[in-house]
Amino acid sequence: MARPTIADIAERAGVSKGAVSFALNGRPGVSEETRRRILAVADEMNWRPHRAARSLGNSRAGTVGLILSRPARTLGLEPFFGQVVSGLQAGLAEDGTALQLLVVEDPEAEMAAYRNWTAEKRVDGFVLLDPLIDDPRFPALEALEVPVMVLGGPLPDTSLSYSWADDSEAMHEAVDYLAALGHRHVVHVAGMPQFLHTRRRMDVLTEAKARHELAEVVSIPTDYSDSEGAVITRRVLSRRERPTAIVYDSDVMAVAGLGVALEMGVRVPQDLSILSFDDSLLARLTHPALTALTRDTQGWAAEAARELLRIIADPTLTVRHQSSTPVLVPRESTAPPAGQ
Amino acid sequence: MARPTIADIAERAGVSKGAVSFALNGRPGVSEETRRRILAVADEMNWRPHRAARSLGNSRAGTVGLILSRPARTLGLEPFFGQVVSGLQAGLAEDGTALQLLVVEDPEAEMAAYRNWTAEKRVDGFVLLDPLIDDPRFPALEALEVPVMVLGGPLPDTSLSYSWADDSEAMHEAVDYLAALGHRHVVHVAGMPQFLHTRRRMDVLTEAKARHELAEVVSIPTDYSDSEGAVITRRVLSRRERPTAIVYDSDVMAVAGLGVALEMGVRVPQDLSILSFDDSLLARLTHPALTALTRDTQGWAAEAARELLRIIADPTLTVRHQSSTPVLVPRESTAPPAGQ
DNA sequence: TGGATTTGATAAAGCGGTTAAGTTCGGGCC
DNA sequence: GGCCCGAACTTAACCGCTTTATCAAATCCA
Repeated sequence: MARPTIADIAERAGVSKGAVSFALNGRPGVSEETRRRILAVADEMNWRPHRAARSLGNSRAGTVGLILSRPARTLGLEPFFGQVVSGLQAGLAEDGTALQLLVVEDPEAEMAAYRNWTAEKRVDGFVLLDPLIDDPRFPALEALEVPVMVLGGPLPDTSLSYSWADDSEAMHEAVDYLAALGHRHVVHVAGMPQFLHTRRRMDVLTEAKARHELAEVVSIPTDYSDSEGAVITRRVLSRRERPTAIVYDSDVMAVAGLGVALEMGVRVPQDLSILSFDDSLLARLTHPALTALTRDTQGWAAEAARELLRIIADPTLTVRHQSSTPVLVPRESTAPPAGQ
Repeated sequence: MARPTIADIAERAGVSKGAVSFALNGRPGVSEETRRRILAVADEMNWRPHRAARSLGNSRAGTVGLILSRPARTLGLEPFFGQVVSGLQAGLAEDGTALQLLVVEDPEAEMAAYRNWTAEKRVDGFVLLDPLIDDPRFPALEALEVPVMVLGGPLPDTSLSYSWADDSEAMHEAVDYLAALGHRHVVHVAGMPQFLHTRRRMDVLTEAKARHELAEVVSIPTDYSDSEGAVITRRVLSRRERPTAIVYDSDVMAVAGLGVALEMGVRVPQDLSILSFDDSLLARLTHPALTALTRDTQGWAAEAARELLRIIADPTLTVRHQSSTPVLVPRESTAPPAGQ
């Protein structure tokens, strides 16, 4: 038997298509008795609404888009993405809304995808990752007048909604901790400098130098790759006056850095403390296990997804949501510096 | 200005809606000159087809589904998923087809999702991962008469299409290599026993025992988690007669196992060789770097996606596609056993 | 009792495309 | 010149569901 349509149900129940639609969508216009009868028939025929037909009618796609312009291979590497995706999923699923994922090569393709998907009414809104300083995506999306939820922030000059975790506060915690252990020479192997959160973390570090009277504090931007993480680590560990602690902006780089330390005979944590700004299985699998700033990425994404659904329901809404601040989890990779 | 429709284009170009549709879809029925004029107008008005409208017309959703029933957190851990997702993406994108991803808690929910998405015409087909022995999904999907591409195989008793890599051959290569190095006591920390490929790998091992006259060969099934990988490793390394080599079915388990070895003072590769059946950044980041069976997961997934598109275009098709066999990449974690 | 409301349902018009079935018209053929 | 044919378009139905306008019957109120 072919897919049943509301026309089939209407015929079988002896009512009109309209009545069936009212009944199935729980809106007034049919008596309780008729509604029950229609629902029974629909259930019996195993009816499901046709997605496209419904979209065409009420102009809701029932889908939100997530477009990533990092190189495709990164997807498999950074545990972060998987967490975000499954979190969004969970948040959207409550509503029957689906997540559509696209991985593109460059920012231009990303922008084109926003335009196309919006024009095609393929999605009802977007989730944005990794906000940049002066992010060109923001004005473009504002112009498209499409619901958007940015994961990250706070964003000063935009009408877009965002959900952020307090990176600055977390970085404070990390630096305070290292300072308390007695570290005075700290290197920060940062992420991409155009990322807003990278900038924020770097700022905290600069400020911390004065506050804690540290001898040396440097932030070195990278592309997040394990290889750059390794190269930078090798470089700073080769200097005459080497740092006693390194903070990495991602677990992948932290693990790569740990490898370099081992390779160079630098003992962790005796000679060098390592702290990762990202937590994941990766950070726990190494030896020594990495001290890390941990957070509930999945929960964060789920919450953001729910907010996005609210915005889609009422596009006049602007949401500024703050999720919990990352928490420092001390493990085996940090200790007081040797001289202490 | 609101979204332009083909009716707007038709009016502006002074032709009928039908003519516009013909022109835009590159099908006969309009002269070259008219076609050009229509395309120019469409372009000028910045027209894009409405996704839902198109689907409703030609009954194609323009989307394929990937439903995973592993626990959500696994998504972020196994690099494999990211690779598969971006590979599928790439393969589908050529056609403008989107990938819809769903992460569910259990196999029941997975089956329900197949039924619902098919009934809602939400997708044109599905990609299946991790085929099981006597997989209940196969008959269910056959009954739904929906295009399916299974990543894995070969599958003996099904009409579904699949794309497989020769795991047996790869496992042969791994065992031959270890035997050639002089190992006689080999433990295989396997994946979930209900997975078809787990079974296949285990079979090869059993057979290899006789072929190479190995003293001991055991496969121990696990749930793929790092913790089980660690537990099993601890157990086998605690035995009176410990193995000189361990083959892990995933890189996550291999890394966890390596950790246990270090923790127990078992030197790798001097006292123990470690070989991972999965390759990824993870395997390369550790020290020593792990010898692994590597393959182009992304390419494999992309190829499978293309085949799925062919099946969607012609549902009578059944595809049996074989991708390249995983290749052994020797790194630092394997060596002849100490006694040699 | 009769007009005004309310209730429960129907019919029909979209939504934005695709497509089968016409309609015109110019040209080739006998 | 009449006939037929294919090319180039147009018309209109249709995909499955939503929604508005309409309507008949029941209910209410004075």
